Amino acid sequence: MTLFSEPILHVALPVPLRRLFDYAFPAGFDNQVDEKVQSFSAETKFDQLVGRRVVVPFGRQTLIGVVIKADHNTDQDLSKLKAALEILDDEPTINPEQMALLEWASKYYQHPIGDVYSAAIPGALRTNKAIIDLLPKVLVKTDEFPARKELNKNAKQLLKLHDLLTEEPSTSGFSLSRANLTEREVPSTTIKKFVDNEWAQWQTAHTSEVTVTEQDLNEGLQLNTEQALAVTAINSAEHYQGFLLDGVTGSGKTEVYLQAIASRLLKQQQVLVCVPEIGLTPQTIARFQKRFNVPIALWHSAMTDKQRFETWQQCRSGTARIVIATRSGIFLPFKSLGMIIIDEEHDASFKQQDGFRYHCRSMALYRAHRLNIPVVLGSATPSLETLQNVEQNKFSLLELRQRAGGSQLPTMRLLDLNRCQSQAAIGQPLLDEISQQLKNGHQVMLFINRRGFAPVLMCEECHWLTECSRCSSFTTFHRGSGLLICHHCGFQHPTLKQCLGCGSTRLTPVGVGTEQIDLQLKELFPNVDVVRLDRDSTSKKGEFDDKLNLINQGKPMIIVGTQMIAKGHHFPNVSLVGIVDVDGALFSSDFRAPEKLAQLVVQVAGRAGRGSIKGQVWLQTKFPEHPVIQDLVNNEYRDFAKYALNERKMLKLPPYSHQIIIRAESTHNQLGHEWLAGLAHYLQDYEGLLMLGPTPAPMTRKAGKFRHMLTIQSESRPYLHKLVNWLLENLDTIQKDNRIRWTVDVDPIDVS
DNA sequence: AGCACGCCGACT
DNA sequence: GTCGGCGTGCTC
Repeated sequence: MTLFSEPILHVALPVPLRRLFDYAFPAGFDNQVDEKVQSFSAETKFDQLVGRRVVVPFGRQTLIGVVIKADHNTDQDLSKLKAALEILDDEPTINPEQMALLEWASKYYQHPIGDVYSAAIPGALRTNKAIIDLLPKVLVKTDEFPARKELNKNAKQLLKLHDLLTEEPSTSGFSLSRANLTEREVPSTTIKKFVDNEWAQWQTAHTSEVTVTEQDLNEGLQLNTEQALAVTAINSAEHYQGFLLDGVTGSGKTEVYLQAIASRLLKQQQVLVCVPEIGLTPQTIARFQKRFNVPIALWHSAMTDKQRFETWQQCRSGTARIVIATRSGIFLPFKSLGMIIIDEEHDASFKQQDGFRYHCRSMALYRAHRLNIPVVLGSATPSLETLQNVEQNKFSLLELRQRAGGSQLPTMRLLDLNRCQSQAAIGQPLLDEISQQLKNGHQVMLFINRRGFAPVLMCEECHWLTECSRCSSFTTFHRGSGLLICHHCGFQHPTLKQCLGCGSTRLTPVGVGTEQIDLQLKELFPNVDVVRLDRDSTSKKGEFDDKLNLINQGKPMIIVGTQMIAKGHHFPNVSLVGIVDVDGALFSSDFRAPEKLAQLVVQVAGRAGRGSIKGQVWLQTKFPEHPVIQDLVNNEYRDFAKYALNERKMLKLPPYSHQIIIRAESTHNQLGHEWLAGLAHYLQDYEGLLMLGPTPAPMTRKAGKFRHMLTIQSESRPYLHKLVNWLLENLDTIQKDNRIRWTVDVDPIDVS
C-alpha cells in the first residue's frame, strides 16, 4: 500500500471549536470517486479532495465536514485517528475562491472555521445527500423512443406525452420536470409506461451557463447628468474599486444600479445585489424582472432549503445572472461574478448578531478586492464607516443630489417639550397639527422606539420597579394581554396587582411605549382609526398585511409604530410624521445611537408627503439646542455626518479606532468578570491598546447565565488583530477554564 | 454545539 | 431504592 493512496484529511466540522480535525482516508474510496480524480497523479489527486464534503464520525455523532487540506501529515496520535466514512459528491462543494473568502473571514472575525464553512453550505447540503441526487430530474427520450404512428391512436395520454417529448427541448424551451409534467396533466401511469418501456428516462438536469445579449435587456429610463456620470464611472471600472452611491431619496439610485448591471450582464458576468432583510420586496424583484429578461435568483431566510439549493446551484452553474440576496448571499458560489452591489449599505441587518458575527459589507469588500471587481455601496444615509472611507479616498464618491419628479422635501419642525403642555407624551402643538392634518383628510405617522404599553411599572409608594426574575432588566407592561414581558429574554408572567417591595397596590406605568400611545390616541381622537404596527401587534399571520391594506386605503388615520414602519413601505397619504422621543438617542450609552437616529429621520422624511402633499416631520425634544438636533432640523444628513465624524475623531471612536469585544458567559456570577479581567491584565501593558471593561453586558443575566464583556480598542487594526489573535491562540496556556463560554465580536455594532 | 458521564434531590 | 437535574469534559 503506497502512502499517497492514503492521504490524511484535514476537515472543518460544524462545531464551535477553533481547529480542524484529521481523518484517515475512507476505506474503499476509490470505488466511490469519479474517474476524473482517478486519472490524476497523486499530488493533483490530493488537491481534488479539497473543498469536498466528507461524512465523518465525531465523538458519538456523525457529521458532515469539508476537506480543507489533504496531505501526509497529522499532529494527531495515529492510534486515535479515525477514518472518514465517505466522501460525498464527485466535485468540491466549496470552490477555491470561496475557500479563500472563508479562511479570511475565519481569521478576521476570529470565529471557528467549521462554523464559518457552515455559513457557506446551503441547508440541503448539510445532510449526507449527494448534490447529484438533489438536482432536478427531467424526462428525456432514449434511443428506443418510438415513432408516433407506432402508438395506439386512441391512447390520448401516451400521444400527448409523445408529442411533449418530441418537442423537447429544442422548440419549447421548458424542461419536462416532474412538476411541469404534472402541470400539463400528464398522468403518472403514462410516464411510468414510457420509463418502463425504456422509451424515455429520468436524467439529471444540468443547468448551464446562460448567455446574455442586447435583446435580453429592456430599455432603461433617461438618466440625468449625475446618474449618467455615476453609471459611466461604475461601468469603466475594470478592476477592484469601491464606490459610494450617495443618493437622496427619490434620486434614482436603483436606475443607476440597473444600468450598471446591464453593462456587466453584457460582459457575461454575474451580479450580486445585497439588500437589507426588509428590502427584498416583490416590487424590487419585479423591477429587476421587468428590465432584464435573464434568470434572476433570490436568496433569503424565508425560502425553503429546496429553493435555496436551487439558487445555490444556478449561481454555481452560471444560470442565474443576477442574484438578489440578504446578507448570507455573500457566501454564494459564483461562476463569473462581475460586480457586487450593497443597497442601503448603512443598514444594521447586514451584520449578523449572533454566532458567526460577520458583516456582509466587509465581506463584500474583501471578496470584490480578491476577485478584482467593482463594489457599489448605495445609501441616502451612508454609515460613518463608509463616509470615512470616502474621506480617505478608499472609495469613489458618486453623488445624486437631484430629486426626480419635483417631489419636495418635507418641512422639519422642532418641538421643545420644555415649553408646552403634553398629553400621551405628545406636545400640544403637535396634537393640534395632528387634528389639522386629519381634518384635511391626511394620515399621520408617529414613531416610538419602544414596544409595549410602558417600559416598566413603578410603585408609587416605594418606587420599586417591576423587574425580570431571570434577567437584570425591567419588564415591560403590556396592558392588552395583561402581561409583564422581559424584552431581552422573552420571559413573561401575568401583571402584578401589588408591589413586591412594600405590598402597595399603587403600581403606575412609567414612560411610554407604542401600546400606551396607541390607547391614549384612541381616546384623544375617537373619530379616526389608530393603527399600531410593531412586533407585538403584528405577530399573527396576515395581521401585518391587513393593517397595511387598511393604511393604503388612504383614509385619515393615525399610524403608531416602531422603526418597523420606517423601512420599505410607502404610504402616499401620510403628510405628518412625528418622532416622539429623540432624546433617548442623544444620551444613549451606544455611541452609534445619534447616527441611527439621523438615518431614521432621513428615512421617514423620505416617506412624508411624497406626491402632491407637502409633508412635515416633527421632532420632540427637551434639548432643542443640541447640535445633532440642529443639524437634523436645519441642515442635511451630510452636515450631521460631518459633525458626528468629527466627534468620533476627537473621542477616538470607530471608525477612527477599531474594536473587538470578547464576551464571556458562565453560570457563576463573577467568574466571567474575573476571567475577562485576567485577559485584560495580559494586554494592558501593550501601548496603543485600550481596555474597556470588563463590564457586565447590558443584560447581565440572560436566561440564567451571567454575561460580561471586554472591549479592546486600538487605532491600528493590524495591531489590534495581531494581539487579539495571539491572545486567543494561547488562551489555553494563559488561563484555561472550561466553565467559561466565550465569543468574539470583531467590529461590533450593537453592544448588547 | 452535541452528547455522555456523574453525582445529588423528590418521586412511583 | 431510581429518575433526572445540569455541571463538566471531550470530540481527530
